[in-house]
Formats: sequence, structure tokens, C-alpha cells
Amino acid sequence: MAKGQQTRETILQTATQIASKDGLEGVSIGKLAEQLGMSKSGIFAHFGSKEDLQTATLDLAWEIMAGHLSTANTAPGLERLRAMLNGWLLYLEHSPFQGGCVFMAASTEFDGRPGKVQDHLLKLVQQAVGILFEQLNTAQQLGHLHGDIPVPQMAFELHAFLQAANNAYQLSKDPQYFEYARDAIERNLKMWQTSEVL
Amino acid sequence: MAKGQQTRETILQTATQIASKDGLEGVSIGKLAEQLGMSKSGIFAHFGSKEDLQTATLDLAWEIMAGHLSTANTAPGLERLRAMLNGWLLYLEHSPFQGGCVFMAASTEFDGRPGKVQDHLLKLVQQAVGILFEQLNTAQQLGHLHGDIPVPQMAFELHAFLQAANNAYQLSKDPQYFEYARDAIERNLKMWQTSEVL
DNA sequence: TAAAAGATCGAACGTTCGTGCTATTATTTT
DNA sequence: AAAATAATAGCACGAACGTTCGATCTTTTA
Repeated sequence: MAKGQQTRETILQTATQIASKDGLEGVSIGKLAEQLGMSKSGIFAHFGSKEDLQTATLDLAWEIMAGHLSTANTAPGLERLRAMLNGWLLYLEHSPFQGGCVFMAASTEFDGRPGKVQDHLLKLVQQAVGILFEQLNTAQQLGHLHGDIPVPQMAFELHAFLQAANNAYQLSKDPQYFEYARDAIERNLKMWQTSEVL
Repeated sequence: MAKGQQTRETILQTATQIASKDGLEGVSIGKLAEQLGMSKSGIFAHFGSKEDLQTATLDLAWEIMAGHLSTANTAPGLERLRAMLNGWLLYLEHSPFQGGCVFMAASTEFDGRPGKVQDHLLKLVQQAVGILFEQLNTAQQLGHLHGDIPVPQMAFELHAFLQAANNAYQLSKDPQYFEYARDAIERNLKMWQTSEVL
């Protein structure tokens, strides 16, 4: 690998940590330079603009996160859905980012700032939720979930538990919230199987 | 009312709007000065530090929010609980703040920044969740909810739906998410009444 | 109405921000 | 090893940040 490419990745690794702790706007050229023992212009040359630095940071964060939602060696349907949700929870609880999920933080940070970064962020967030939709659809088609359940509704509820656990944990550092989330998710899955709820 | 006090409140009104749209850190003295046709030092003199400006902004935001959770003229128990949740949802959907709930935004913004502002924020957030706890406890004592339900678990789930609706709506501007939340909340309440879930 | 108190302004401070240039090194290619 | 290319440093810029201070203007009190 070319030298520059390697440096670029090192920069982005540091950037994801800063984004997790201080927000995506807190990823400043100066802070990166100091933290990496480089000059501001040396950092800057790799990206050309702060916006591009931010979107590149999101891309790396996405790769890292996606690696934790792996569903290898699981049967499609309910089992794979459970594996993914469990991976997601573990990713949030023992996060590779020191300040919690970059996407949940960036979502609230950028929901009022249209532009290139928001567009990129929205694409990645929808991609994450899309994976959840896929698993739910498959589980439904295989008969593991009741045939009449509205998948978007169920996705909303499961995603809500994940978000809430992440937020409450980051604010309080109390891991108990992940147990609440696990409980809520498991009960939710059971509910949508038998389902006289409809 | 003294002239200064009146100006101070005008400043804070503007500050809550900025906090909602750009975050609590986005509440800058210069922006306030420009937006209000005052000088920076004129603004600054009312608070003495940015931290105090931020905590005062949170205080006003709390007053505004608390006014929307009113449970007047409702019977204690399940009815009052429903009224409060409904008020909360309406507050999030037709928000007095242009950029969504100040507290949900500030929570993720400040979860990694210890200090005076975080302490103050935590106190107010716990106060909000505390109200939810109260209503749940009362409803349980009155027999409107099953006697064995773990109140913290239920509070987590209800709060999760509120948070998720706010976040998704702010990111997408699609009010559909509030319907998801209403649905989820109503089903949740029913579930904890009959409750073979335990 | 005069005096005291309060509110606001204007200018300046030291930092940090993103960004643009021009050198000067390192690295890769020939 | 020489030439071409890539990577980094150094310096400067304008703007925005929070903050301080002394002067001025406005309001309240006596």
C-alpha cells in the first residue's frame, strides 16, 4: 500500500474516535494534527475539505460497525435476525468507539444541517435500517413471524430499543440499560410470533 | 419587571431555538448578538460565562417542555399516564423548538463532556424520566397495571419509543414515525395490564 | 432633579477554526 | 542513481470563538 493511503487510514481511525466522543463537528484538523504529531496542512492535504474528511470518517465508521453485525453461520430467518440484533447490542455495549455509536450521535448532530455530510449520513443510516428490514422480511416469509405484521412498525420498535440503550448508557455509563434492551427485544420478538396483537 | 430581566428572557428564548437547531454548543454569543441586534458584550454581561448561558438555556427549555406534559383534569393512574404520554408526543411532533427536543439533542451532544453543563442536563433529564416513573408507580398501585411489572423496564421501553420518534422525525421530517410510536405505546400499555409476559 | 445603579456598547485580547499557498522532504518510478 | 511524483511542513489569511475592560447611555432610586 502506498504511504499516503496508509497515513490516510491512520488519520481516519483517529477521526472516528474523536467523532464518537466529541461529535462529527469536533473532528477538527488541528486536533487531528496534534494527536498524530503531524502538521495541519499535512492532514488537510489528504482530504481537501472538512466535509470530505467528515464523510470519509463516516465511511470508516460504517465499515467498523458493519463488521459487528455479521450473521455468518446462522440459518436465515429468526435465528439470523436474533444473531444480528445480538451483534448490534454487543457493538453498542463494548463499542469499538470510545464515545458510543458514531451514527446515533451524528444523526442528532446533523439533523438540522443539510448538506453533503447529512446526505451521506442519511444514506448510511438507511443502509443500517435496511439490513434490519431485510432480516424481518425474510423471517416473515419463512413463517418465523406472523404473516400480517407490519414490518416497518416492528423495525421501528426494535431500533428504538437499540437507540435508547445506547443513549442512556452513554449518558450514565450504567450497562443495565442493555439488559432492559435485551429484555424488550426478546419480548418483542415473541409477541410478533403468536400475535393476537393485530 | 426590570429591564435587564426582560432582555435576559428574550435572549434565552432565542437561545433555546438555536440550541434546538444547532445544538447547545451552537448557542454562541456572537450569533445571539447578531440575531438580537445587540453587542456581544451586552449579551455576555447577562450570564458571565458561556456555561451559565447554556445552563440557563436548559432551564428555560425545561419550563417550556414541562408545560406540555400537563396532566390537569385527569384521573390519577392509567388515564393520567396516557395523558402525559400523549402530551409528550404532541410536544415532540408540534414542537415549540424548531429543531426538535432540546434535551434529546443535548443528551447525545454532552454525554462525553463532563462539567457543569452535563451535571445540570442530567438533573433535568432525570427529572423528566422521574415524572414517567411516578405515573407508572401510581398506575400500578391503583391496580391499573399488573402488580409485578418492573417499572424501570417499562419506563425504558416507553421512553425509547419517544426518543426514537423524535430522532427519526428530525432526520427525515416524516411524521409517520409518531404513528409508529403511538401504536407501540398503546400496545405496550395493554401488554402490561394483562401480562402473562412475566 | 440629582445621584446611584444598571444595562449596553465598542474595541481589543488570545485561541482555534478551515483553507490556501510555497517549500521541502520522502517515496516511487524510470 | 536520476527524474518524477507524492507526501508533508511551514507560514499566513480571515473569520469566529469566549472573555475582559473602560466608556457611555438608560433606567431606577432618593
